[in-house]
Amino acid sequence: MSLRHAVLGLLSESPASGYDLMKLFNASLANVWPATQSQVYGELGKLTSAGLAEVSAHGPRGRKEYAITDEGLAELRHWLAEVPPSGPHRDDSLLRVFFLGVLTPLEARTFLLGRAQETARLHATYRRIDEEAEWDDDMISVYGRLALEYGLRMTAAQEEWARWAAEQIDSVKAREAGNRARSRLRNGTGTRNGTRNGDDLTPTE
Amino acid sequence: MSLRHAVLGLLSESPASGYDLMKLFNASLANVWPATQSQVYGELGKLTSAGLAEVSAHGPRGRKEYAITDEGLAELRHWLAEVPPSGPHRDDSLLRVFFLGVLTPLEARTFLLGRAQETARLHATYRRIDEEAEWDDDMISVYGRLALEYGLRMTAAQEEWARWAAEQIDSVKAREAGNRARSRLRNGTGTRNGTRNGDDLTPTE
DNA sequence: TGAGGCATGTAACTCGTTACATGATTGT
DNA sequence: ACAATCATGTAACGAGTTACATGCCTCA
Repeated sequence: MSLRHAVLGLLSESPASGYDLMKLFNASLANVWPATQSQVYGELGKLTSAGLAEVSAHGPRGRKEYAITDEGLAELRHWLAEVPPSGPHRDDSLLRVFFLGVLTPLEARTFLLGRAQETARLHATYRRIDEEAEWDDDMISVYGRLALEYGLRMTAAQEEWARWAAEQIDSVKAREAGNRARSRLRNGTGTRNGTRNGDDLTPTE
Repeated sequence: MSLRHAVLGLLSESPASGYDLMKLFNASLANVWPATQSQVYGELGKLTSAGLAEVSAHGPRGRKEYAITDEGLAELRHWLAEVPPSGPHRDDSLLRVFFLGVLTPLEARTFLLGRAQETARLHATYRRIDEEAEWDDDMISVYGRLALEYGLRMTAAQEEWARWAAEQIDSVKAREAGNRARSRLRNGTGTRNGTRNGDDLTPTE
């Protein structure tokens, strides 16, 4: 349940209304922990009931400004320092890779090159942000920079992987063409063996 | 809604019961698209109603073996080749990085080194799998290998990043110590400026 | 005076998690 | 006979998404 901690984290920087928080989510956490308006308002309510945040001011248009409480800050620190983060989960693109065998090699190759392009696009956007931002020495700048660098490195590695993977398909296509030719000489039928193997990729968590 | 496609993908390799599918999920997709038993049984029901899968055989203990239909295979191909994959979403560890400022630099550094260790552990597990598997030229081996290589590259990059990030904190700590010293000479008080900046990291999707 | 932005909330739905419940078969 | 494994399902809950509903300010 990390939406809670995302909200607490933002509130730890400064008090904010639900509306403000939505802007912050869209501006700074969109790629890391997206949230919808109804989630944010709901969470603010729960946070208040739990004593982790409180209404610190009332404004125009029914605006309610929330501030983190001492208890909330303690919870945030506890989460950061003592709760083990959960590993990576659910990668749509990678899931597809497992089943690329149902496509033709050409289609599979196209898919992978599409991935390469998409990650390259993302990488470029991150680089632009990096160049345009003025990085200070304050905490937000330091840690924001760290997160951005993570994005830069991951997108770079993903693009490289996707290009490499596309090449692998080419070389397998070539090898298979060879096998088919040799196979015809021996059997008269094409390659079609039912050997099962590999496929697993699990560190038994 | 990719659970559907994960199930279709597994069924495309061979018919299976819900029980079999659970084993496959745990064995080969645990790190990519985990699923629970109740989800799998539920999805098999929906898939059957939708005509994308069908019960192909009945066994002992009420076993029902499901097979993918032509329509299901078409849907799988369509998803693979034509539906654009959604970008990366919700990274617990990275979310924490944004808020590391509420911890002491030492605690933050400890967190990052912990991440480095954890990704290194995962990397080692993947490498072991890679070495122990016998990779053939069949589709499952080829694409399984691709996915594994992805895991290897990502964990490697993550570990490098985490170590780099930990170092950054050290160098900022040093710089800050300097600033504090200089600051004392000028003001008499410690550093405490409210400048907001950076923090954003969003390619306006 | 009207458009655009500020501001909060609810309802209905899907997806995912945990726990419970039950029973049949197989091998020792 | 009894333990392990095969095998299927349901219920309750929490998290996330989409759409709707409403109204107040401010500035041009």
